[in-house]
Amino acid sequence: MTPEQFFRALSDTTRLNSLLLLEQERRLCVCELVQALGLSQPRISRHLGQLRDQGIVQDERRGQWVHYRLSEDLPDWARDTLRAVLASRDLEGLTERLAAMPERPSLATNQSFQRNEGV
Amino acid sequence: MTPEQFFRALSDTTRLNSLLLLEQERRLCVCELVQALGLSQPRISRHLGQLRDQGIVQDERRGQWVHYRLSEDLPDWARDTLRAVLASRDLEGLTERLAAMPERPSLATNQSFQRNEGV
DNA sequence: TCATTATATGCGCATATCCATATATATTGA
DNA sequence: TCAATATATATGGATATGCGCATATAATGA
Repeated sequence: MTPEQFFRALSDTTRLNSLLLLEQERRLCVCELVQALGLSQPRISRHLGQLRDQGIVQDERRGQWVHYRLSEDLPDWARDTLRAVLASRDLEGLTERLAAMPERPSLATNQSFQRNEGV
Repeated sequence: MTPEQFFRALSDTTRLNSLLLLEQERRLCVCELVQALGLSQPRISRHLGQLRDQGIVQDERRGQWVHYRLSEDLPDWARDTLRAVLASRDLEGLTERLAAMPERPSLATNQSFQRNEGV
């Protein structure tokens, strides 16, 4: 992954916010990002697909959910860049909408997301 | 200047290399960047104009030359990003072509670039 | 004023990017 | 197998981007 590719990824608000949220929350599924960013599911999915194809994020299916996280082998300059932006950007609103979700697939343990029907 | 704007600027090789060279050399005129990058003058000029309009670089005319440098009020995260990339990117070739220039307007003192005809 | 050098801009074209909408695929539980 | 939920993809259209080429503008020195 070249710096040019990485920076192009960061030049779109949907992708940048997604990456910052992943940096902050460690991992999120698609529906959590849809909720936090308030954007359509295809739009989020497509951008995540781009980031995956470029090796910027990794995905992992867990049941019906697909969890995304920052790629483990992001070069240092890329990690540093995300950290620097996160430090100077206010994600309050996004984080609040995320916290408002009654069920958070990315937080569920193996047990808890088997017994969700009672809610 | 938003992070998105800044990263979009960095997503083009011509602009990224220009900014890295400016970070490294402190200041350069258009013809020096043309020489170092081996690209056409209109192409360089156009990209520098974009960077100027976005507040990423500043320009200053000195006689027939226009010198560019990184904007003094780049936010920290932007400066840090450029430093991080510069640290992990090899500008050898570009720097060599720059050093090969017989006259370097950006290095000239007020006296020396008045007596250039003898060369 | 004229030629030269340096820099900026106008223009047209090819391609990339992003989106909304509709639809396809995958997983789960009944 | 069927319905519901989660995710991915196909398609078409609007806009943005980057380029080469030609030309305009600015400064210098004679």
